[in-house]
Amino acid sequence: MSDAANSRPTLAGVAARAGVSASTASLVFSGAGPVADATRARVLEAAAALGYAGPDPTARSLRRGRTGVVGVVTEDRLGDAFRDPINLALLDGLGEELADEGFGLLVLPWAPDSAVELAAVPMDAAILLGCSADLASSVERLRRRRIPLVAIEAPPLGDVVPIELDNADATRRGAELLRALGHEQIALVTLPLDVARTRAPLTPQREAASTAFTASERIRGARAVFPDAGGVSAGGSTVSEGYAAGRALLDVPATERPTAVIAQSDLLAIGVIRAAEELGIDVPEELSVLGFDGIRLQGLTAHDLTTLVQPAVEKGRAAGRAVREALAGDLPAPVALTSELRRGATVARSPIE
Amino acid sequence: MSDAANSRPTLAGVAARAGVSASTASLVFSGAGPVADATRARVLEAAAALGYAGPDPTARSLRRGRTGVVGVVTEDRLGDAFRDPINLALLDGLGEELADEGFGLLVLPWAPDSAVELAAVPMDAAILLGCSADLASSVERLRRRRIPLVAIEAPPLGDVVPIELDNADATRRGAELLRALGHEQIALVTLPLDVARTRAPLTPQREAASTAFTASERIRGARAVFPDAGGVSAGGSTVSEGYAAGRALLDVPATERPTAVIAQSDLLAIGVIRAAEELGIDVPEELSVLGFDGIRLQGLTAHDLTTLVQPAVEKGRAAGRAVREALAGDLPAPVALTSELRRGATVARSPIE
DNA sequence: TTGTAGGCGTTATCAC
DNA sequence: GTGATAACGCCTACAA
Repeated sequence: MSDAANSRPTLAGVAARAGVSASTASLVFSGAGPVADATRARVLEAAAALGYAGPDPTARSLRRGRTGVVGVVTEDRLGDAFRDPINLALLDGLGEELADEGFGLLVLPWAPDSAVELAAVPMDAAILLGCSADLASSVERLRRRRIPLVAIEAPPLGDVVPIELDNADATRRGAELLRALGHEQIALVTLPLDVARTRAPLTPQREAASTAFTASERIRGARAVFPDAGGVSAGGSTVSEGYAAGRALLDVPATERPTAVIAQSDLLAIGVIRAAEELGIDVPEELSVLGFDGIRLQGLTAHDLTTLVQPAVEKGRAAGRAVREALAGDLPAPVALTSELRRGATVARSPIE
Repeated sequence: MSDAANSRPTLAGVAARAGVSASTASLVFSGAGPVADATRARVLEAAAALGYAGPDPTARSLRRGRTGVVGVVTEDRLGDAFRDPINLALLDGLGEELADEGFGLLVLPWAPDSAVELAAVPMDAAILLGCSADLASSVERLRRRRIPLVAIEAPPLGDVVPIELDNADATRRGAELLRALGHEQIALVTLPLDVARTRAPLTPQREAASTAFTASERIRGARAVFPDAGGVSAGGSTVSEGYAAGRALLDVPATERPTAVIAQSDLLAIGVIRAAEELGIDVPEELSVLGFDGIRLQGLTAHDLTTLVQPAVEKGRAAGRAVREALAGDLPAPVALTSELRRGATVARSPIE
């Protein structure tokens, strides 16, 4: 116990103790290449004696050029990112394609003043999750790293594999249903329009300044049918934000009230419905409510929501697959997924003939 | 553009192009050490010309001995880990102490046949999150890596910083409340007892074989007051599992029915209440239900649950702090957190005099 | 089947 | 202020 007995044991140390070369010891641990049983035994014995836990992951990563880690960049705070059930479904998909295949998922909450420089994070690839335009400069630096980048529902970005959802078109189809049912007074309850997540009435200025791609797309789809629809942007995709938005929109004289609300998520829709109930407004007889996502929420007395069901798990799978393809040296094809209008029980003919 | 113009640019390449030594170029990017403005400019210019994105994170990690990544090991599937609101709160705490401080969180779902060898993952420290005894061998290998390990609600493990919760004692206090209210027929609805997550009646054998620390502790606390209490183990901490357990326990002749249920999570409790409602059993008049966690669930018509409120966010903060202390070279002190009984409206005097 | 040599890309240390 | 040198710990040709 003369030399460095207390510092972390290394492959070289193990090899020395076993009376073998480092390369041979390496073979024992990597399993790549033939090693005589006796030799292997000696090496393992030496490793055990030294308390060697196997090759250092960082050194191995450097040498192999792979870390086994895939980054998932989100603009939410850590906990909030997963409070939205749609992201949980997405995670399920990512899990199937990445975690189950041995990749670790590195969650990277990003904020404008974030402490993490994305380009300095050790990872083999990154998935951009609902990222606003604010991320642009960070993404630019990430791209220079030349690691595969996959963006879920993001504006087209050079050299980034897009996983798209038909946000505009799906919303348009939902809006058309409402129009077909005679609705003319429509209000939108949108996802946050910017990182500030301000809850406030929609204005042309605010919409124009929006950096949130998905929200803007869904607005665009709604406007294709109801060009003049007003509404409010919520401060998040939550029931309570939907409730607040609902109060703001519905707690007005009946004549000024919309006959239908297009909410940009199911959670928002549920909040709106709750606000309506509280105000004594019947859904769907007096107010139609359309959601988006098609989630089933833990413990939520399922209003049978009329909504646009998006393939959230598949979104995750597609992103995961794209990462693996890129890592395998292939060029992943862009993916475009579509949502489906599900007729629930929260939309009916307009009460105004 | 003669030499390796297409391979990834490196610090050496940048230095060469700028006519500086690699060490000087390094200083420009690390900011550690004085560099003449002119030199710095030349280096940055060369970097821009070459499309150099900054020092390679893996190489830097190897050299510095730090990756900036903290692993979070969970035994749930990826999405499921965050379906439990208690884990979301915990993530909030971790976010404050780690993500906000520049650490990336590497989520590592672990399963007995998992594709990831924990000891081979590049990370500076790991947090074990609700880990059963099944993890033992993996943890043992992790420990050999000599990286700081923090375990949240785990059985005592040598050399691992424990973040404990008073699971047994808190449950005992809840049970005592029930006893004080005259209850004698008690049923437990527990968290899963093993990785298989079998939903089944409790038996001494199954309890003895349990590898789930938190579940076992909470059972122990309940038994301290009601030594003979039976019950069922759920297949997860979800409303639907609670519902299923509730049906199993309550859909029996009234005389055989428990007058109170001790559920090991709020989600389970809510499920039980739902089952009771469906069976026409009034809560709390005919059935008292006690939960655990003290969560507020997105969109859930808050039954004002009587429950044990645990400091979940603080649990995350404590774990994050412990990691940072350990990484700073200090020896983090064990943390023991306590829960508080909140009298809601789901517990009342026993209907049986 | 085993050993030798070289390098993955960076940074710490110490001279100059 | 700047540069040479030496690791960090490992893996992979290739040679023996």
